[in-house]
Order: sequence, then C-alpha cells, then structure tokens
Amino acid sequence: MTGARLRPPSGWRRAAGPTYGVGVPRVTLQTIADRVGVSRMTVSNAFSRPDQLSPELRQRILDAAQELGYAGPDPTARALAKGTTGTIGILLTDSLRYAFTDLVAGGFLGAIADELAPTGLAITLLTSAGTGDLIPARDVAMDGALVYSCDPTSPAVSWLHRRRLPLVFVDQAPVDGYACVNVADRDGARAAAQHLIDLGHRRIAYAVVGAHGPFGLLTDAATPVEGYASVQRRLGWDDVLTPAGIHPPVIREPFERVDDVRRDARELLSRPDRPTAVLCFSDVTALGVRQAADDLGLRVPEDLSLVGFDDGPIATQIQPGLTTVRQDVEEKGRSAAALLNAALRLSPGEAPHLVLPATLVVRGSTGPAPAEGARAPV
Amino acid sequence: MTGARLRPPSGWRRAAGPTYGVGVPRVTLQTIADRVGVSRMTVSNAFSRPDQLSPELRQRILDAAQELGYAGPDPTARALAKGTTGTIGILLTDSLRYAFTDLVAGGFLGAIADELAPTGLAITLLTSAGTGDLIPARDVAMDGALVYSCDPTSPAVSWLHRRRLPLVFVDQAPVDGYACVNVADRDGARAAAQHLIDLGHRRIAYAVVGAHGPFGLLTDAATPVEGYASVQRRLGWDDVLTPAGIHPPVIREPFERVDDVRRDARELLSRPDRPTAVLCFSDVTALGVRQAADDLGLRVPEDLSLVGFDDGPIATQIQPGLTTVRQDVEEKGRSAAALLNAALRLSPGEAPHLVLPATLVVRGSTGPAPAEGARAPV
DNA sequence: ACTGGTTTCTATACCGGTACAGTAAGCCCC
DNA sequence: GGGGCTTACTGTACCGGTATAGAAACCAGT
Repeated sequence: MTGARLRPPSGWRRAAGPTYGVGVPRVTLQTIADRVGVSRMTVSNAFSRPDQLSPELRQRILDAAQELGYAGPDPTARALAKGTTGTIGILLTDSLRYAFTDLVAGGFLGAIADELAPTGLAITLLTSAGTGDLIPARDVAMDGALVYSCDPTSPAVSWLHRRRLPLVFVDQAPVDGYACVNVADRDGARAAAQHLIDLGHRRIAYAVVGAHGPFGLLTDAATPVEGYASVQRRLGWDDVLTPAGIHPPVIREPFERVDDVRRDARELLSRPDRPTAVLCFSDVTALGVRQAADDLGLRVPEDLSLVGFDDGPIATQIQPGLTTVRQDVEEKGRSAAALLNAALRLSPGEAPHLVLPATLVVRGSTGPAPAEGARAPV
Repeated sequence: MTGARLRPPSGWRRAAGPTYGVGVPRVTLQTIADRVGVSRMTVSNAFSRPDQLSPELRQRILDAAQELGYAGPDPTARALAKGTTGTIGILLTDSLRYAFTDLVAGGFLGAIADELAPTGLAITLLTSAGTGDLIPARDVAMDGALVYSCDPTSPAVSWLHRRRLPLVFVDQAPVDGYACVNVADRDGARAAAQHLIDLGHRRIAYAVVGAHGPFGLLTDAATPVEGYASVQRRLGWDDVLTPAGIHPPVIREPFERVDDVRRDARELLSRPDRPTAVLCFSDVTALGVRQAADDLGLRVPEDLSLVGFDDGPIATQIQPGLTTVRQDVEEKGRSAAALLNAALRLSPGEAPHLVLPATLVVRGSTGPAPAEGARAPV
C-alpha cells in the first residue's frame, strides 16, 4: 500500500457535462491507483492488458473505477501514447452534404462503413474546404485517410500527404506509392458512345454536372471538365465520337443545381436540329433530361435515346429503365476500405492500383435513331 | 544559440507512409527547435500563437519546418495538451449504412454538416454496435456528441454519458440536463389518423418498419414498437383510432427489408376485409404499400388512401403526391448542431428541449373512403 | 541612474496515458 | 539449496504538444 503519489493530484477542469459541477476533479488512472493503493501502471494494465495482473486485483480496480465514475482510459492520451487513434478519415469534396444526398456516393460510403465495422474503426468525415484556421485535414487526429474524388492539388490533400498518413485514393488520378481504386470510366463511356453509334445516332449531345462553369446550354464541344472520373468519361465519349466527326453540344450545371439540367435540356430539345440521343455524366443527370423530354412530349426511346452513368437506384426506378454504364460502388467501397485497412497495419509494402470494370447495361431508354425527317411533334 | 536539447532526439518509429523509409526519425517541434537554435516552446508559438514572437524569427522557423517536412503540430498531442480535439461524434443506430441511404436521415446529417462547416469541426460517425474490443463511443476522442435516434439504454449511450461529454439527443426520449431536439411526432400522427377518419375511413391498417420482430402481416394491434419517434407516431395514431374502436392490423418489416413491405401489403390488400387506408411509419414504407396497390390494380386514392411520414423526397416524386406528415429535418439538423456547438463552448448552463412541429401535408394519395360494397376488382 | 512597461524568448511543469525494463516472491526440479 | 521460470507488480521514461511564470533586453519618462 505504498502507492506513493508521484504526481500531484490531477488539476481541476472546466465542467464537461451537466452532472459535473464546476471544479470537480477529473478522474484519471492515478485517482484510482491512489484509491486502490497500487501503481498507476497496474490500473492501466487492468484496462488495457488484463493478463498482466491477477484477476482479483483487476476486479478490485474495476470496481473502484466504477465507483469513481471512471469511463476508461482517455482516448486522446491513449492515442498519443500508442500512436493510433482508432479513426480513419474520408476526405470529400467541398460540401459534406452530397455524401448524404447522392445515393451513388452513399452506396460507396455505406460499403466502406460496412467493411470497416468489424474493425471497430470510426469514420471521420473531412471537407476539403478549410474555412477558418481549423483545417480538418491538418488538425484532426486519424490513422489514415481515404481520399474520394478530390482535387489532388487541393491544400487538404497536400496536408494529408505531409502528415505522411497512410492514404488510399479513390476516383482520382492514381498517385505513385499509394493504393488507388478507380473505375474504368473511359472504357465504360466508350461503350456507351459506341452503343449509340451502333444504333445509328449521329446527332448526339452531352449532359454534364460539374463544379466549375461555364454553365447552361453550350455549343462549344471543348467545355472544360474537372474531376478525374468526369474527365475520363468525357474522354471515352470523345474517343468514339470525335473520329466519327461528331462534336456534341453540351449541357452543364453545377452539382447543386442538377435540377436546372431539366430546363437546359428543354431548350436543347426544342432546337430544330434536336439531338436524337444524349450521353449523360450520371443517372441523375439523365433523369433531368428525361423530365425535359416528358415536358416536351418526346418519347423515350422512340424520339430520344438516353444513356446514364453509374447504374444507381434511379436507373431502374424510371420507366423505361435507363441504359447506363454500371460501376460497382459497393465493390469500390469495400476495396478502398480493405486497402486502407491493409495500409494501416502493414508496412508500406505494395500499393496496388485497382481498376474496377465499367460495363454498359442496356435497358429501355435507348433505341434506333429515328429516321431522318421523322420528327415527333414539339 | 543555447537551445540546449533537454530531451534526447525523438525516437524512431514505424514508417507511416510510403515516402517514409523504415527508421526515418519523426519530425517534431524539437527537431525544428534544434535546427533553428531556439526553444521548443518558441517553435510551438510560431505555429499556434504568432503574436508571441518576432515575425522574422517566426518566418525562419516556418521555413525550417517546411524544409524538414513538418506538417504542423501533431493533432493528438495538441488535443491532449489543449483538452479539445476539433471533432464531434454522431452516434447512430447499429449500421452506419442507413446514414448514407436513407434520404431523410441524409437531410438531417447534411444540415448538421452545413451548420458545422464554418466551425471547422469534423464529424465522426459512431455505431452503437460494439463489435470487438474497440467501442467507438468509449474509445474515440471527441469533444461532444450528437445522439441520433438511439436506444437510450444501449451501452454506447452509457459510455458517452460516463465520459461526461457534452451531448445533444435527437429523436430520443428527452434526457434531463441535456439539450434535446424532438419532433411533435405524436401530434403529427394524430393529425394523420384524424384526416383519414374525417374522410370516412374505418378499415385502416398500419405499416411499420422497425428493428425488432415479429415481422410480416400481423393481426395483433398491440405489436411492440421501439424507437422513440416510432413509439410516438404509433401513440398518435392510437390516440385517434382506439377511441373510435378501430384496432388496425399491422405490417412490419425490419429496416433493411423495407422491400418486403410490398409483399406483405399485397397480402393485406388481397384479403376480403381489405383496408381502405394505410397509415405508414415513413414515406418509404408508404412507397412499398403503394407498389403493392399498383401490383393489385388498386387505384390510389380511389380504392386505397395512403398516408406517409417525414415528407421526404419521394413524397413528391410519386404520382399522385403522398399525403404525409411533414417534419423539417433540415431544421432539426441545424438546431441539433447549434445546440451541441453551444454546449461545447459554454458552461453547461441551460439545456433546452426543442420540439419541432409536425404538420399534415395533404396531397393526392388520400381521398374519401370508398362506399361500402364498392370494391375495385382484385 | 532608477523605475516601470513592452517585447521576445526560455524553463518547467503539466495533459493522461503506455512501453519496457526491472524486482520481488513463489514454485519447480534436479 | 541454488539455478531458472513464472507471475504479479512497480519505476521511469517516454508520446508531442501547450500553459504559465519567469528572465533578458530594450525603451521611455523622470
């Protein structure tokens, strides 16, 4: 019963919860050690390495802890001492919101959560946007991070690099030395474009949502595209259409104004040289175009063929079903999580670059190009 | 240029990233201090309190840090020293997945994210499920947490309590001393039930999704209901129907099998004493019933009236629009985030209990009860 | 020259844990 | 009855920062 208190009793702190009166001393390992009459280390072992002490003593310690209202070793202190936090970050573009509203992103994140669940790792959501002097990518403790569809030159990504965290990049330009997961977007896009060509379409348009302008109905086929996946998709379309001499007009709206695609598409579809098919950057984009077609009384696919991208939930929810390029977001999530998990425990051995397939799924929204001159009433 | 190194040079650590060779010494404040020839404290100030040193020295320190590849003060160490982590937790039921797939939860979480964005706080998602010996609610560092629609007796919630973290409870039975945000679910449900009564309906059924069984098509009106919001909704319905002598049959499926509602509803709607109206626990549930009606060729609202709950996206996406009880999930998220934010910085002063309104929104899915004997073909 | 106020930097003591190398006691075995 | 193993616990030195109270230097005012 020596338990000589080597440290002075712990300091007083601001109350943290309603039950705490101001000035209630914090309960730490030392508090319990003093109470039971053992060393701080033994109390630590009681919680973290039960095999290091006798069951009876351990029970006495646990009882004392219970009695004193001790909630277990402080996570922060433990993280500092052990060098691991039990948390991984997911870096998303600007607004976290779309993580919760876009069901394609949702499927991906859900798969990550499921894959990570058995490991007990928690998920911290990080924004690229560094408003204020708190920059999550720099200031939040974590064991590693998943970078999902971010601008690789953004400050947030550089911070993660500098911190030398284990990283996995998803839907981004592959980075040497890091595990990466990508989808064969370009292949998929090519298949989509080829499908339309095979059906005899020549008057084809693009519909795009993206972060940067210009927005609206654009005639310039060379509209800049940002985002790795988006660029790849665009390249895939062009791979097929450019050699065929086709330079499509483009509809473009920012992510948060997807709804405006409908209006733009109405304009596009009202033109005398109305396209007979539209290649869309996502299923949601396709939905907007589809609604515009409905508005104008155009039939899909008789008057207008539509190809989406992702094969998300809406692809099958609408009638006729949407022809689209399927990517397996669940698999993408699982692989990404598994790779990060591996990077977390293994030494930095290999850094695989996965490319998941993207395959065309033909449903009812595409059909043969209408004969020249045969026009639905507008 | 004394800068006597009081601590030995920092230890060697396992490599954390691919650029790190094994055995690369970690760069800390001390490394930079030694390099520049100042004390560790001065380097710390260069990063955290710029006004405490001359601009020239600060610049020299920052340059040295840049050159040595220092990413800024270690978040974990800083958290331990300062007592704040820059992260808040959100505790969700069992699976995180539904945070990303349920658009009603998504709206709530998105609003939280938006509200929290300016503060720079990161969001950590926590599961109630404590698989393994890593229990997020106990072991993850955070400054406070939001408890969303959880079982108040679950171990995860008790851990948060024991840690004496600032907490805000949402869609849960209010807890004394803590800020709480709730929706007037019971009022809303009452309005929904009354609406059907007013339309002359007497043969009414309930459709429910919940975590626990029994599942399927149940005749027992006293099916147990769990989850605060769910209980409240059920109570609200019963408030109106029980006095009217109506004891509805119940359809019930677990959350992850919402799709089976359709099958159950088909069974329900095929019975000779087919209900003329169904009260549903959510819009998604209502969608399942609606599909069953479609399957059977029943017209909504002529043959069957449908009331949902939430007024989420699908309520307006289907034709006819769904009569439903509107709750403002955005506002719920904003309030919850704001309250937590307040609890984080203020002393535990007041702990408001907010109750947001729930109002009936009548759309096309409800109509007068069909005359007795008038039956649609089955 | 002495006092008092800044400014700028340093020394020390924490924050609340864990790793690791003891040490003392008990036990087995030849 | 002493060497070698375990078992059970302790002492010390960290982990990588920050708070706080000095100390040294400089400047102005009297």
